[in-house]
Amino acid sequence: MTQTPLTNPAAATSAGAGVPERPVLEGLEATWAKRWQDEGTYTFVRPEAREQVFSIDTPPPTVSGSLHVGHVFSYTHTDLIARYQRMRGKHVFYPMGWDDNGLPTERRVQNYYGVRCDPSIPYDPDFTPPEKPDPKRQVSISRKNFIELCHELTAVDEQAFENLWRTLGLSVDWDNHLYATISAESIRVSQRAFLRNCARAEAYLAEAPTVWDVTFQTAVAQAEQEARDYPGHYHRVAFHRPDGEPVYIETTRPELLPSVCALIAHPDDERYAHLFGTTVTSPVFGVEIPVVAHHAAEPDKGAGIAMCCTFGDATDVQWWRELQLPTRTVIQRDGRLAAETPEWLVNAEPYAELAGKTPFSARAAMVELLRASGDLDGEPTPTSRKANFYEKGDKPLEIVSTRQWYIRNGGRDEALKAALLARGEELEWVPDHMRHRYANWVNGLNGDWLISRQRFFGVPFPVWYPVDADGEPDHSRPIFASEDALPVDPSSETPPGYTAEQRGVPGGFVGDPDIMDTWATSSLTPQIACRWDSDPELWNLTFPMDFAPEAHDIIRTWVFSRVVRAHFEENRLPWKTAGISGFVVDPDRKKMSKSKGNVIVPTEILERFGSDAVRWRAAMARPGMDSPFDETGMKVGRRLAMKVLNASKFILGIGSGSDAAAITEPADLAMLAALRQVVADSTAAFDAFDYSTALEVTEKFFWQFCDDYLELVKERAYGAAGEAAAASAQAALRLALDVLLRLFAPFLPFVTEEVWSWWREGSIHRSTWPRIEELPDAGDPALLEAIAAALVGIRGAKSQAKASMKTQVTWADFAGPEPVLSALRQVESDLRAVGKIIGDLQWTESSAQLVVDVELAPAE
RNA sequence: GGACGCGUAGCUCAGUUGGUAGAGCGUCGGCCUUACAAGCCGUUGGUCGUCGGUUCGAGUCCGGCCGCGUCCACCA
Repeated sequence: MTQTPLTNPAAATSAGAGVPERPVLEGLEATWAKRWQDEGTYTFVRPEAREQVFSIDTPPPTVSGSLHVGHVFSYTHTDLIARYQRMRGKHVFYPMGWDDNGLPTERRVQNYYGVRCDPSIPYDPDFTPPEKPDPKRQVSISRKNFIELCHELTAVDEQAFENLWRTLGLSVDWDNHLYATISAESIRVSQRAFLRNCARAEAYLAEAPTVWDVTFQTAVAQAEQEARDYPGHYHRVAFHRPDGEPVYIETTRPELLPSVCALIAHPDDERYAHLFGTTVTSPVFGVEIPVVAHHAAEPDKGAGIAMCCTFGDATDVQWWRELQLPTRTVIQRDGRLAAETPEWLVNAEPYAELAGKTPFSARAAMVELLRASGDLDGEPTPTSRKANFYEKGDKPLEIVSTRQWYIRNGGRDEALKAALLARGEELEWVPDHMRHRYANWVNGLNGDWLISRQRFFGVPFPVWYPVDADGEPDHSRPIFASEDALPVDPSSETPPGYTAEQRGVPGGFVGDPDIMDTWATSSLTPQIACRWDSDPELWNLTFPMDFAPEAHDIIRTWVFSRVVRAHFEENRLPWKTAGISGFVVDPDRKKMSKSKGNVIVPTEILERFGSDAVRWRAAMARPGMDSPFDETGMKVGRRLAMKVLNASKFILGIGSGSDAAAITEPADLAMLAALRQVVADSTAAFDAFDYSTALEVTEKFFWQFCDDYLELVKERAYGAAGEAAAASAQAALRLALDVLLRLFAPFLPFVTEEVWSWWREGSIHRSTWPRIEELPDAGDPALLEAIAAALVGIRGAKSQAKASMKTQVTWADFAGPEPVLSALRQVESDLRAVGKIIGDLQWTESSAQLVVDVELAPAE
């Protein structure tokens, strides 16, 4: 292997543009984003050894959504780390991905074009979407047409996202390491990992009660559910013992009465002890059901005795499973009650009132039936309960029995759960306390990870099923695709050993109709980005990755799912460190959300304040900390960027002396010694992923550098104290600027690159991070403090006298401790220059802090 | 109900092993000082949520409360 240069050989920014008359921030983003693109500034060049690489598992944003300020902040946090590592000499592997598969994209396509997918319709090659989409009357189109529109729209969305990220200055390797979760490569990786999970029995197919969204008509995973307040009513309903004696239960879902299969109370509940082992009949339908005891019944809830239906909630599923109750499903996949009358109903006629209705209408009808039969005790009383919703849905989730693919995640296996919890402990978290969220989630899992979705735009399962002599698919004998045939689409391709004509016929086969949930693929972003199955050299250089940045809301989804997949496939963590960003919240500390209408559009913010300013503000939000949106912060960042521009212009315009050996003046050496400490502090902070502190120490120094040191040496630098003294100042200024620009470069990539181009070769972002060895250590940092105190004294006196700072001082007395005074005597001529002291100086030793007494010349 | 985090100046936040409270923004008062008026100088402002404990000494350590936030659980 040949020696690999650290910098991309193609990267050669032309220098010598010179210092402009009046530097401005406007336009820097466009200029430099283009230059970086043209010159491949951020191209990943493969080194020889893994240790030379810093690899980042960038979160692939959902392109069907919109980016908000929170994204801008958290992606900036990642870029700060990337730029720092690059300057430290690492070959930074910084890919970008687009999460474009799955339901979110389908939903956007449906709304954007006014269409819906109907797999039964044939492909229309000439289809064009309606000019004005009508959300009420969506046009039905074929699966293939639908998927074409998905690809069409995601391409547009992805370009907009890329433009925004380039404007923000993300140092991503766009040309070589951009991936999409729906690409053929991603599908191949996803299918391959799935097949291996199947081979090791980590994935399996099962028919089971499944949490189901009736709007999208698909199964939903635990991680995609959220509890919301949902208004309802308690209905007190009578069941009857054989002697006619009523047994009252309370329910919020009377429409499920046709599904009831048992009444259940706690074994210790004396109120119902005498009923255990007996039967009651259900109201209206007259079905005989048992009364049984189970510890999951809660005596203080409702009436203390519950009706178990298949299925009203997760407890029903538990009872049904553990007590081996019959399955009496009435809720269908579309959320409506079955049109046919269930055969187990003894009194069947009343069911006609419910057949085919939504739960909402069926509930009202059921209440009427109960009223008529006299089994409703009192009136329904309003209650607000929590119901689980699909996070993108607006109807409560139902539970229906369906056949689905699962990946084990420890939710039903204590040993696996313990192993995955141990992975969470093994991982380095920034900030550290975020590890609790991971553990909290894993400990709360109550089932395996459901990955199949009854949708269209996504990764198909590489699976077929044999069709038996009766024409029924045999799900117990899935036919798996071979790895070398991937990616595969079982709906158009044929399993090994079959011909296309055998599709769907007895003795033939059918393809698995489902797709994988998007998380089943994005759980493999390390495998996709590092090209697990196609580029062993890259894989070995980049995996396991160094850094996984994300916001804290996806610890339960993305972080966990990637740990699961890497645990199974590699028996190790997918990355060393997880860095968690907080949210940008609105000024009232509420989460921003579209529904609240408090979302800030990032393009406008970037336009108004400039990317460097927004990045500065983002960098002030420490890892894991939520940060309220405030324009003031952006203004402060912009001020800093302006200051860098102006101070640089000044320093570079003052002379060209840059001989480090010429730096001999005490003030110059003191300033550089202090800067040494800044370099050390900033570096240590960055190494701990604490970008905020890295910025803070640099910025604090920089402002003092501008306001005190620059003022102090200004006249000397111009030559007022002779050539040697001027050369010392000029060289110190240039050296300091050189270091400061590099310290700021990760935060303010545009303005630092602009200034760098005035006098340096190449891109600052390909230069090396400052080392303390670059700076002389002969100076005394305490001198800088003494100077600052002296300046406060002199300036304070002038300010108090409401005099201009250029007012001359005819006499000055410095009173303070001896070390301070002797320090100041070293820079007497600089002090005289900055203070316009023309008269006598007096030094008075005292034990107190420095006090400066001055006499001002009368105003002219 | 459980877990985690946070209560420090009007606002946003620092405060590393316990040793006299800090910054930025804001307020107020000044200054056209030839890099910058989108600048500069100065000034104001806090019984560190609360009660108790440990200690010579607590913003910092321990415990109890109160408030805020996030996630999870709670669907009869």
